[in-house]
Amino acid sequence: MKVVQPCILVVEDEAAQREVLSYNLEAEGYRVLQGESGDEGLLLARENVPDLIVLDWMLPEMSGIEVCRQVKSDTTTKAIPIIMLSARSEDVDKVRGLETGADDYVAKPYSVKELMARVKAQLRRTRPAALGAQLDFEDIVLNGETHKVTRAGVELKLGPTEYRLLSQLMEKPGRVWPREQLLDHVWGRDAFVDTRTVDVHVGRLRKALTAEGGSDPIRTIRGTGYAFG
Amino acid sequence: MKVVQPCILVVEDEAAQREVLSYNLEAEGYRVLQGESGDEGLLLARENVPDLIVLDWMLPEMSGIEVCRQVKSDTTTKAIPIIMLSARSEDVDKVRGLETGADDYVAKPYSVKELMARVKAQLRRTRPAALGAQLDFEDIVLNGETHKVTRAGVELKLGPTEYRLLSQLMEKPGRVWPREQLLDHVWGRDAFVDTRTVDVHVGRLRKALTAEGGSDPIRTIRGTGYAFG
DNA sequence: CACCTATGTAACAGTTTCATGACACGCAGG
DNA sequence: CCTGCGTGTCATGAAACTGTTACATAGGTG
Repeated sequence: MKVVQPCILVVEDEAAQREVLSYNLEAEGYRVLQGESGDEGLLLARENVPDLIVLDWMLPEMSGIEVCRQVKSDTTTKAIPIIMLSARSEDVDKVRGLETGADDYVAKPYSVKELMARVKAQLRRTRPAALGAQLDFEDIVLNGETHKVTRAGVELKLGPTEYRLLSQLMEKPGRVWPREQLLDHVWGRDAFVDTRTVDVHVGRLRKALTAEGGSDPIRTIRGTGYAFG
Repeated sequence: MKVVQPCILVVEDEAAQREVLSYNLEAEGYRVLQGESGDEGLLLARENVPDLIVLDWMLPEMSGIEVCRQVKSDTTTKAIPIIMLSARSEDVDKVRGLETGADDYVAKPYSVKELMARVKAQLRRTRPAALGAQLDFEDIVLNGETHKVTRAGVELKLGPTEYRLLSQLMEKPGRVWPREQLLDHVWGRDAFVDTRTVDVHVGRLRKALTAEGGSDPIRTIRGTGYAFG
């Protein structure tokens, strides 16, 4: 399966709960990773860098709070939004007070609908295009709903990979993306592809973006990767 | 089958009022969701993406105005029409002045007929086919009442599945529909059918649409699905 | 300037995805 | 029972896409 859809890591020790969560998230069209313990969760987070983590507060060995701290203190994972599940509603405030850095909190027992809504809310911040938003940069417009890309009003023809690549780049204009990270996000963590492939696709994307005129909006960061704008 | 009737979200804290509204809306053939508070309303809106929201201005915690703002600032829900109910008629102007982005305003006490009329008016803009109206795209006309499809005045022969598929595609021209979503909406969520079947029916639909001449209005989005227009 | 490395780019071959026609099955009407 | 229609699946060929490689260029360093 391709990497278009957001990837969510669920860390929860109770198998039943984990299954329910995963089932519902998959029904929403997300890719789901499951972790049974804090250790495993951390590992999966670092390994896969998912788009979001749903994290149970109560975990057998390492507490969810500790997992949260570690995720948030690691450069490669600190940007991942975390939604914490706390056992009782009165704990929500307590947990929130701990300044763990989690981005949202949901009290058990939670309504699945509510949790799904919050998941979507978080992703909307970080992966707008994946949820159908429109990205603009100067005269370049990427519409996540129609998958059309136009420049100065002219529709451009992009292959699937070029589209995903542009979408990724435009989500954070100006940000520098190392080749490795682009591979992770655009190709998927499990793809074993040469990093030079990124160059080739950036080249193709550049050609497509400038085919109808206009300057090249992609900067090359020598020795590192690329940036948009 | 899932002839998807329009779904309306009612956000109103007073149970009695909510019931009256729901009763009348259901009598009109709409599916109704009820929210008792601003919070719940927002969640329901984000989760279900209804076709319209009837929103009370005065809500206990989060005001209707705030709900409206949040709905309108959220990419996935911003397109949903909102009808605001304000307590007194002199407030209508005030609320309108606040530029909340609501699409219509009704003063309490309102006549049920009036509200129903306004609901229908809003839906006519966004869900024409479900109301039995007709969908137009260039020279293609789909009549929701007679279930007849014509192109350049010539009636086309479509099977039931092709009709539903076209109806779904035409309701949001330009929007990309992943195969999975088309299966959900056209075949029904519980249908167990191969995703490739979508291809075959799109092919049949294309053949029918171009049988009498004219260009193919369906775009193939490689690796994803299809879009109309 | 000479040299070395990183990047741009074109060409190519392999793979994936899609369009299409064939076919079998289930069902309703005759 | 036969017949016609609508549907889902499959096989096939065509077209699009992708990753790699090889070579040309540009950037940086001493």
